[in-house]
Amino acid sequence: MTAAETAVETIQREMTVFARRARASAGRMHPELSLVSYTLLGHLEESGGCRATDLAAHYALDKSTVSRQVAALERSGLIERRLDPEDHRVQVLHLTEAGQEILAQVTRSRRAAFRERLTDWPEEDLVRFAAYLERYNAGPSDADSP
Amino acid sequence: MTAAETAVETIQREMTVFARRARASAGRMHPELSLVSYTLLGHLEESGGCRATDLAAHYALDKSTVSRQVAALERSGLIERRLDPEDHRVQVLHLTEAGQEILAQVTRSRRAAFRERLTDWPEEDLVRFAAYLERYNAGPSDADSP
DNA sequence: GCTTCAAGTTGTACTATACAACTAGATCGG
DNA sequence: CCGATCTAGTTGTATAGTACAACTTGAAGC
Repeated sequence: MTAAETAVETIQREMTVFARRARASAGRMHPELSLVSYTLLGHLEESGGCRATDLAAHYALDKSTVSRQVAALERSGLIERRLDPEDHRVQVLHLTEAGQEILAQVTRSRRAAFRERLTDWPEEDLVRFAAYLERYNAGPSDADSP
Repeated sequence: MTAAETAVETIQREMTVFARRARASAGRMHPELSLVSYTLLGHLEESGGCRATDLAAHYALDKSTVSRQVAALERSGLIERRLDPEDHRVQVLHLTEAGQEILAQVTRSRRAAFRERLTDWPEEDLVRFAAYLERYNAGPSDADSP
C-alpha cells in the first residue's frame, strides 16, 4: 500500500470516528436541538435562507426527511416559511429570531468544546485542516463517494 | 472572529457535511453492510480482536447498541466470539474468514471511491490531512467535544 | 461470604431515514 | 389554450440505529 493509500484509509476511518462521536456528544450537549436540526439551522444562516430541496441536496438527505425536520423546526418556532411569490411551489426557509438565538447559543458551546480540544493546535494547522475539509467536500456531492 | 475561530467553525461544519454524505453513499454502495457494521468490522481488523465494550467506548455508542450490532454480525457469520478463559464475562470478538473477505471487498470499493475524489490531491496533502484527523481524534473521546 | 463492580443481553421507546404514492403549482409543445 | 410533463413539497409506511433501564452472570474486595 502506498503512502497515499494509507492516508486515504486513515481519512476514511478517522472521519467515521469523528462522525460517531459528534453525534453522541451533540445529543448530550444540546437536548433541545438535535445534530440534524443544528446543522440545518446552520445552513440556513450561512445561506441566508434557502429551500428545503437545497438542504436535501446539500446533505444528501431525502426530501421527505427534510420536510419533516423543517416541519418540526417550524413548530418550535425556530424557522419560518415564506412562499416565493414568483413560484408558489417554493417555500423559502428563514431563521426566526428565536432560531438565530438558539443557533448562536449552541454554536457558542460547540465552538468552546472544539476550541478546548484544538487548544494545542497552531492557528496555521487549524486553517490548513479546515481548508482540506472544504476542499474535500467541494467535490461532487452526489451518487458517488462519501 | 479570529482566523482560528473561523477555521474551527469550518471544521465543524464540513465534518458534519462529510458525515451525512458518507452515510448516504454507504447505504447505496453496500446494501449488504451498513456503515456501522463496516466500521465495527474495520475496528476489529485494525485491533486484531477486541471486546464489545471497547467498541462502544471507541465509537461513543451504548453497550446495548453494540451488543445488537455484534449479534447481527455473528448471525451473518462475519465475526465470532471467543470467551476469554481468564474472565468469563468477556467475549473477545474476531473476524471470521468471511468477515475478512467482505471487509476487504467493501474497503476496496470505498477506497476506490475515495481515490477518485482525492485524485487531484498531491500525496503530501493526503498525508497531512490524514495526520490532522488522527490528531484530532486522538484527543479525549468522552463526555466532551465532538 | 456478602456486597459491590463489570460485561453483556433484553425490553422498550424514539428518531432519523428512505422509498413510494400523492397534491399542487409551473412549463412547454402543439 | 390545454394536456403532458416536470418540480416542490407532504404524507403513509417501514426499517435501522440508538439510548436508557432493568436484568443476568461472573469477578473482586472487604
